[in-house]
Amino acid sequence: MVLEHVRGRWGMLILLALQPGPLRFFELRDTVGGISEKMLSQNLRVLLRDGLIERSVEPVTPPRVSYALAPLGEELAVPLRALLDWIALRTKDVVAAQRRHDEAASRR
Amino acid sequence: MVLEHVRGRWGMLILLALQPGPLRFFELRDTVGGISEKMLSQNLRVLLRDGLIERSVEPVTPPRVSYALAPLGEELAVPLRALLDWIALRTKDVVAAQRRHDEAASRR
DNA sequence: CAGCATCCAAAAGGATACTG
DNA sequence: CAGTATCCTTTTGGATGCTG
Repeated sequence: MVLEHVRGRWGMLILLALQPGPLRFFELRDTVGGISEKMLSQNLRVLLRDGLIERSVEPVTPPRVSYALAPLGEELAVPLRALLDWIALRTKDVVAAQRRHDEAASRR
Repeated sequence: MVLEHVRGRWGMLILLALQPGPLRFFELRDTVGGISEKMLSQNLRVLLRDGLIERSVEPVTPPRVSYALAPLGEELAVPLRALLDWIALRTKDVVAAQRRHDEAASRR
């Protein structure tokens, strides 16, 4: 299912990393941050298969491989971005709620 | 992290199930569909702690427990809904892309 | 009804080493 | 550079049985 692909730990982060423009493999690895090469290539393959991203190779040595959002991926990036923006905006409120919750619990 | 809570297999489905209005435990279980009671109560606890939902108990026997979106959860439900709507709308295109991809692969 | 506890299986993810 | 392959750990989820 599409949701699962985007919902994995890395899928949506990869798509959003590509939103500003195409990136090469190692740039993507560094931009996303904390992702292993295995996970990166594994996720790239499913996103590719889903038609959300595109892969292009310049035939030089060493090969120069770039990934970019496909039209479908650009569309998807919009609601994804909205979600991430909300989280960035509201995380402090959530953390405050967690603290209130934990303090209420420790008083018992 | 907030993203992880919403990104789990069930978090966002629970929030969206509550969007139309409060539900009791078993209603939530049936509305979400396919979730075990363990996973439901586990997820409810983290969403509660995050301040995204609220829990209320009517003191009758047997107890009548309802869950509802908190203000923070109502806010979050908006981008979440947009994401799910996009998926519902575009899944057929993704599936078509997968088929094209798989056929291209099998020709090799 | 609304859960918690336990045990188990499966999937996701990470570290490391290697290749064209 | 752009990956694969292998092995291992962690996380996630499901089934079942029990309780106030």
